[in-house]
Amino acid sequence: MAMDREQVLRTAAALLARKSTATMDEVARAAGIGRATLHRHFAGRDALVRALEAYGIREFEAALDRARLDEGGAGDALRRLVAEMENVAELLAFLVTENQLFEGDQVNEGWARLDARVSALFRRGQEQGEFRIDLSPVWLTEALYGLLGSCAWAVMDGRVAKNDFQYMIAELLLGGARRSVEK
Amino acid sequence: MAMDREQVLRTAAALLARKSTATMDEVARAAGIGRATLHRHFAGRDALVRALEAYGIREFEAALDRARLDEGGAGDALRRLVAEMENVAELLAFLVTENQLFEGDQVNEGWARLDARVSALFRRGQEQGEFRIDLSPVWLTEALYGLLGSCAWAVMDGRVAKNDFQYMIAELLLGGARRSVEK
DNA sequence: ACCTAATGAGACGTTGACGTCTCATTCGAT
DNA sequence: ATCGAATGAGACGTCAACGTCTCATTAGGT
Repeated sequence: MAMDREQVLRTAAALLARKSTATMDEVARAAGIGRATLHRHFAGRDALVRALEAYGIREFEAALDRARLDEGGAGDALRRLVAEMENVAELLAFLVTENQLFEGDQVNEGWARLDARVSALFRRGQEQGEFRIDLSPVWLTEALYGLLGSCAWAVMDGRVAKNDFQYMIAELLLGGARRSVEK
Repeated sequence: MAMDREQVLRTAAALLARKSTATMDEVARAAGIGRATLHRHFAGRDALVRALEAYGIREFEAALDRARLDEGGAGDALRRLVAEMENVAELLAFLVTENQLFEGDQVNEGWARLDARVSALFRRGQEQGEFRIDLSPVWLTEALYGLLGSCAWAVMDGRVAKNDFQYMIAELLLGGARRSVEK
């Protein structure tokens, strides 16, 4: 009888990632609960999206913690981050395209904190001579988000194997498509 | 008095790329025409989106033609492609997220043709030893789309300078973030 | 077994965008 | 200058999703 709020958020995230215009009724049925119950826990669609945002930020932050970006080489740290973010990628792809979250004056400050942590990793890689300096940390951060979203979508559509997720993103982001002169 | 259909499509693309849920009324006003006139030329919202899809495919195809992907090194061809696609990036970013276009049984076959042309470029690069072979052409194609969209967004938000658009995408996609062993 | 709180199903009114229509106005060709 | 076609503004009905409410049912603790 007790509604598992966490579980509802996860189901909603999975559904909305595929169909961002899904109805409250569809969200409720996907979660196996009634529409009334959904409304009892999330005042409305806005509240649901906000809750998903908070959930996504929380999960993203947890992934950052687990990846221990300060330890070891920046490249390896990035690989760990990609691995830890695989499960959040779909949700983040949805949230990023939900411009409703970024137009009001009530923009969740969590995003800035997350961006800063990711950017710091790229900056560290540059300062330690591991990453090139002609690509700004801000752009590398955006590129990481973009690749995570693209790959999540490609996996959902069956164009990329789920097992290749981490490798495809990390390798492309680190080494690019060009063959290295030296291995 | 004559409505410039092409111009309307361009304005609609620019608006919908930023706010994909924009109203028909907002689209009309952005284009400087009345809502009634908009409806006279596009039977409804679906028709408008379909017209945008056709327009995007047309522009994308023209960019592919201009880039002459068969000529010269694959890396240089990719650079030309990125350059030619800069103006279509926003529209494509919108179309790709418009899942309405890809769920019915009436999926425009143009996408497959475009994907094939881009994939062929990556495959050529691999066969000629210029690109690495552990990243599939399909994934590289998806990654290109993702980076184009991310960078277009970053430019709109002012996080990346418009002048850096081509360089950031082409360099990241070709060389990655890691410093090359040899220049 | 009882009691309380939560749930599911559904009815109901509201709202916003849609699509259609009318009519006066304006553009542009002749 | 004239005439026909296209436009803008707005009114109107429709419809889907929303948010609220009620009520019977069920779950779970005591």
